[in-house]
Amino acid sequence: MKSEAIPAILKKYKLKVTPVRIAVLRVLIDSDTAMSHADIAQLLSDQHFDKVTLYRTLSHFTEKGIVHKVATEDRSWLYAVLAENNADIATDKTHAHFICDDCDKIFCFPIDEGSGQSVKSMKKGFLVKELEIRLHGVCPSCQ
Amino acid sequence: MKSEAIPAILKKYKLKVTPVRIAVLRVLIDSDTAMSHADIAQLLSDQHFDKVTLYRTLSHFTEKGIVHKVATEDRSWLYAVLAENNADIATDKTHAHFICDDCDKIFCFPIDEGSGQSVKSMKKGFLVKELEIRLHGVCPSCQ
DNA sequence: ACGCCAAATGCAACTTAGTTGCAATAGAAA
DNA sequence: TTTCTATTGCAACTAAGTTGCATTTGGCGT
Ligand SMILES: [Mn+2]
Ligand SMILES: [Mn+2]
Ligand SMILES: [Zn+2]
Ligand SMILES: [Zn+2]
Repeated sequence: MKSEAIPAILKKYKLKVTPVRIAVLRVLIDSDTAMSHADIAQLLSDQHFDKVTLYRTLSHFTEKGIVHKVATEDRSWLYAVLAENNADIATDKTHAHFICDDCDKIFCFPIDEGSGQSVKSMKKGFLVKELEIRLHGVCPSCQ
Repeated sequence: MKSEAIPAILKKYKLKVTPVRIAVLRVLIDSDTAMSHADIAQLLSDQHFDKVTLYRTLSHFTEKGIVHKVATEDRSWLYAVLAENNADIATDKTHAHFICDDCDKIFCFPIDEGSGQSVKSMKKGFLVKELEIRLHGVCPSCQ
């Protein structure tokens, strides 16, 4: 992704263009997996952004729909950009998360519309609005 | 469920029969939704069990497979008995979780074997071992 | 029934991801 | 350039869950 594209995304979502936002969004766009606050802080440690600023940046991105977050098994959050902000990563409103039980990385996958439908109409009286599929297993790098 | 059945379940899983274990397992079996540590502590507050003991009880139950736990959106765990320990609640290794966005309750549902299969074989190179489906929406009581 | 011992319990201190309040700073619109 | 509001940095805080350790107890062998 061209570096001038990142300020353009921030402007599109009515967010002020600041150094921390540019840096965090670039990191997320360049990653092929979902990332934690700690992952991002580690990668950007030379720029010594405050941890609270990073948390708030991730919250803003999530509220605006630039990224989405996934709860992990160890009580933390992972963040990944949504498809429209990175053509390389295929994500969508309804998609699957593959969780590698070896390296704990989480990958976002698209799923075809139909595959969720059978599940959605399963139980009478429950109004289903969104569907998330979680796959546990071993990722390619860990096999 | 008959009250003498609970010690029998504990014995079946090679756990010593203690007051806290009987109480916690009864609460979980009687519940129609998954419960948090705080939920359980609240219900058993008159018996003033230590909070660490409750945490360890839930860990033991999970390790033995009497219950399973589900990560919530707010960094906590919910616990629910597995099917074999309560015929009234239908759960299985592969099943769905319905999360009510109003009351935050989580319900366990069985899913038919087939519905997951299409998803499992989706991405080349990823070895899928387990499947969890999460449905977000509104439960019957909240509509 | 009695004694033994590993397992279970209670308590205090600790860990850690994430939050809150507030004063100082800096985008960006005018 | 000025102004105003959103953003940032820092310190203190919250809350779920964990760890260490001394005390107690369930269940087994006798
Ligand atoms: Mn995703
Ligand atoms: Mn379940
Ligand atoms: Zn892996
Ligand atoms: Zn509800």
